[in-house]
Amino acid sequence: MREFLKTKGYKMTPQRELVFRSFFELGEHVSVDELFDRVRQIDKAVGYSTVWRNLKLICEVGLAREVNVGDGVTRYDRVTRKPHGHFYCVSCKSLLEFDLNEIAGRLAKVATAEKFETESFKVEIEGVCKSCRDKENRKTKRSLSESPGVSKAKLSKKR
Amino acid sequence: MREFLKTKGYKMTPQRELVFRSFFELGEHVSVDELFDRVRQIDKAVGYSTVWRNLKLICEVGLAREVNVGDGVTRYDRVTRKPHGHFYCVSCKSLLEFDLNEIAGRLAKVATAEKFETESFKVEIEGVCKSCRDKENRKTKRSLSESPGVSKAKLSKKR
DNA sequence: TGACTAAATGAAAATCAATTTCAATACCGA
DNA sequence: TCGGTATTGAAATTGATTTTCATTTAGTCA
Repeated sequence: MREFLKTKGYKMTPQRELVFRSFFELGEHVSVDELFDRVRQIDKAVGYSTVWRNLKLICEVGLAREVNVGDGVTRYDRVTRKPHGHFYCVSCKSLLEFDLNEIAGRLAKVATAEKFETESFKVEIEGVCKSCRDKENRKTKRSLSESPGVSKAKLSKKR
Repeated sequence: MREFLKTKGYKMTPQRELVFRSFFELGEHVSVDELFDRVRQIDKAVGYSTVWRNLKLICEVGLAREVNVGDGVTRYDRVTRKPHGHFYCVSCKSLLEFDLNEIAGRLAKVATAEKFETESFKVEIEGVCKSCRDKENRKTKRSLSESPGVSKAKLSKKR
C-alpha cells in the first residue's frame, strides 16, 4: 500500500494506514461517520477531517467509489471486481447488492450508441425488502407504533 | 390542478399555482434553485421555502421524483410515461436521458427474484459526453486553461 | 544521522443544501 | 362574511461536507 501510494505521489502515515485498513475491513456502503467511529475505536486521536480526507483519497486512487442512495449521506463502496447494483429499502434503510454484469453489458451498449465515454454507472432500486414487508403485514394486524427495520444505519452524531 | 390537489387535501394558492406551472414548464432535472429563479422572474415575492415545499409537494402527489447524480444538488424529474436513465457528464455537468424500458424489465426480474418490492429505480451513467471529449482533445493540443463545458448548471447562490 | 520541505494532521470554522420554526396571511367551507 | 386550518416568507437551524490554518511529520538528500 505504501508503495502504491508513493507511485501516486502520496505519503504514508499511521493515520492513513489506519483509515485505509479500517475502510477495507468494514463491509460495503461505508459512510464517513461509520468509518470515523471505527477508526476512533482504535485511535482516539485521529481527527474527523483526516478520516474524511483519506476516504476521499481512497476514491482518488481508484479503490472506492461514492454511492448515493438519496438519504443525505454519502456512502463509499470498495471497487470490487464485479459490478453490482443496490436495493435500497426505504423502510429499514438497508442496502442489498445484486449482480449487474448482464445489465452492465447493456448499459455499455447504450453508452456507446450515444458516444458517451463511461467512467462508472449506478443502478439503484428503491423499494421495500421482504423482511420489512413481512413486518408491515404483521403491523397492520396488530397495530404497532413504528417500523424498526433490519439494519438501521444509526450513525452516531457526536464528533 | 386545483381539483386534483383538493382530492389530496391541499389548497390552491397563487404561489403554489406558479410553482407548479413553472416546474412543468421547465425541462427535466430541475433543482430547487433553478425553479426558484424561474418563479422569481415572475413573482419576486415568493419565498424560497415556498418553492421548496411545493416542489416536495409535487413529489408527494406523485407528479415528480427526486434524481440524485451525486453532485450535491437534488434535482427533480417530472414523472413521465417512459422510464429513462441518465448520462451525467462529469465535465460539463449536463444530464442526458436515455431510454430504459428493456433494462427496466430486467431490473424488475432481479427485484422479483430477491423478493424486493420495487417502488422506483435509478440508472445513472457517469462519464464524459462526446462534446466534452472533443473539447478535451482540442485542449490538450492547444493547452488551454479550463474546460467550460456545454451547459454548466451555474446555480445562483443568493437567496 | 540531521535537516529540510512538502504533505498530512487535527481542531475549529466555513460552506452549502435541505429543512424547520414561527408569526402573519390567505384559502375555503359553513 | 367568518373562523379554523393550511400556506406563506423570512430567518434560523440542521446536518453533512469541505476548508482553513497552525502544527507536526514523512520522506529525501547531503
